[in-house]
Amino acid sequence: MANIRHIAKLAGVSVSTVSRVLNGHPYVREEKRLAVEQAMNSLNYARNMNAVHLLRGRTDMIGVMLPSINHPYFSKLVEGISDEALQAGCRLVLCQTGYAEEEERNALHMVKEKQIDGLILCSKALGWDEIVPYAAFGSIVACGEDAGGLLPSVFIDHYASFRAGIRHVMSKGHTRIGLALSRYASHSSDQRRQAYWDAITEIGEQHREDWTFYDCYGIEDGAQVVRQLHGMAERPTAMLVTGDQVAAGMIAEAAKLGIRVPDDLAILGFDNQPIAHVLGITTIDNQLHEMGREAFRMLQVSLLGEEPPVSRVEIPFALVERTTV
Amino acid sequence: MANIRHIAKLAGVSVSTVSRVLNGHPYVREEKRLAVEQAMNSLNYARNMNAVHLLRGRTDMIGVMLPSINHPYFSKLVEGISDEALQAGCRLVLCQTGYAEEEERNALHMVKEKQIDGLILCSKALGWDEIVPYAAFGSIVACGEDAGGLLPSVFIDHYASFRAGIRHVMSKGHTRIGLALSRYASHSSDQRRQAYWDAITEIGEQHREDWTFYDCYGIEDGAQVVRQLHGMAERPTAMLVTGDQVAAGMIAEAAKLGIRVPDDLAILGFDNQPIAHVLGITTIDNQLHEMGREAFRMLQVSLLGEEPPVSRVEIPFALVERTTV
DNA sequence: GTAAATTATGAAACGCTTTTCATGTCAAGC
DNA sequence: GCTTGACATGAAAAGCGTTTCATAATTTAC
Repeated sequence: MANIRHIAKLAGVSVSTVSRVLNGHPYVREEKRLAVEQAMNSLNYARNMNAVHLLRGRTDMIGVMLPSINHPYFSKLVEGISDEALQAGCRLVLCQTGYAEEEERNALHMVKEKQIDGLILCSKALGWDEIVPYAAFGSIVACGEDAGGLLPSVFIDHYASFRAGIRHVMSKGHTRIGLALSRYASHSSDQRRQAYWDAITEIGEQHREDWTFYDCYGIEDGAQVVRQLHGMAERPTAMLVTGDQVAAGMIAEAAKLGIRVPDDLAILGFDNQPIAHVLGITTIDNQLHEMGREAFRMLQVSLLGEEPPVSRVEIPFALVERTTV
Repeated sequence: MANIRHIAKLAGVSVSTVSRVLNGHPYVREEKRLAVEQAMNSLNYARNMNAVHLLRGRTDMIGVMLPSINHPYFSKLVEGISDEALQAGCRLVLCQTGYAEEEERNALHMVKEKQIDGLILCSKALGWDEIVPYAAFGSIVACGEDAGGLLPSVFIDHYASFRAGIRHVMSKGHTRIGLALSRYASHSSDQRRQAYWDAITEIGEQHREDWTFYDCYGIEDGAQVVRQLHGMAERPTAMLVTGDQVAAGMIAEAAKLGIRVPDDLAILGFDNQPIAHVLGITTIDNQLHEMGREAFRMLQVSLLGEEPPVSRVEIPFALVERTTV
């Protein structure tokens, strides 16, 4: 493999000159520039970026931590991040963790080891206390959840969005309301539970633990929820469902079981994914694409160094009324 | 930032010894090992992987080239690749190209510049002639399409799968059949067109250019197709649709327009995505997850060097009969 | 015509770790 | 008591491009 020294020798110049040509610096005589370019061509030269990275102390790559890329929530988010990164000449390294803490640590370690300049956390299992120290080695930003002033964050106010969702559901006359959430132990689930409890309490109802389902991510999980509901003596008349995929699964299963949506069971989804569009699911749009873009922008300013008091950007949400509530 | 020399000095040993500790080599006296470990802790040391990469000439990262991650076809594929990569201790660098040739070249360039050890091509616009030379600098494997012996490939026999699809559609009595494809100029579209033409010719029908739609990727594209069909005097009674997202869009739009599926219009999807499950779309399962895994495995053996005569693995497909044909 | 400013170029240092080679110590074996 | 082999350790080179510093060659300015 040709290196810069080979080129220098072949072109009859010093490595400095080759480097200057490589980087488009001025102060290289046309005649030498040509000689260098010719040498590079004839040896089919490409510089070794690892040397550049070592020298610069920067790789122009950032990591994206998420449990799984094969979920529309995350792939939409990543697309947003990627779009913005592309413009900045920055590459994305996928860190699929499946919420395994060791994998999350590995991803964080990459910034300490300078493999990546920063990391965007799309969802995580680790506590902030274990994450924050890594911010000393690169920029780490939270995306989709507020890191509470510990790290720059782009997020949705899950409490408010859930309240808005419940308000809408209640406006249709529902008082018996259930929930399908993702992980039990996550900040967003906390907020959502709280919003649910507060709203339910306000109308003088009891919140029902048996109407609260966890670990709902995909279509199959939604189907499972409906099956369980079907077997209950007392059932909710409406469900708030985090993720349109899950809502879609519920709708499909409901159809099989002869449960009419929204008459027997109203369903409110979240994220406004394409599937919600097709199935006419009433949902809350979280502008995931924009959130991803903003996360990257935030990381970028954080990379520049002089950080102001840890920025926090809230992405607005919007109810998209269709036919399932 | 602490480096290995600082550690050596603080621990009172040579850098060689520190390196040995770092890499778990034997032949380090317990006492020195402890001193080194203590020094590393107190300086909060982590090695600079860029130096390691430079030295090794390898980064344990590979690129994944695709037009957009926000499409279930690709995110499923990437998940498969990622699962296998994780086991091999290899990271994935996302190369979203949007089919822009310059972006594709950039991705290829990364392997020449040793930023990545290899590249998996999930879909591309560039011709093989421009791609193949880069295989000299790292492993490049084609995933989803056969590179015709030029590169290791994992692929589906699109001709056969389309023939199987058409056979199924015809078995339900359809003779007036249309097509919704993705890019006009792609190997898979060529194969599919050919399968369609051959099948249509066999039953003595004419293939209809006006029933062939291109650039169909998402739900909205499917809706568009149905709208166009709706305005036609002569319509097909069945459509073969590459991608369940597109099929889903068609079904949703058909419902709006009062077109009954499958009675007025039969729809056969491809890929067996979750959305096909929910909507009961008859589809052809291409085992994308497995295809991704196989692609990585292939890249890995190719990385080992002694390549046998360019491996080619065909992934079998299977008809999943549901309710839309 | 000379001082000052530009333009050009190369040597050497730097960034950081791994690996090879040489050297040295110590215990086992005969 | 001396040779082997195993165990330990450090110096130095290698991997490769960028940048600083010093020097040299030209121009420009007055």
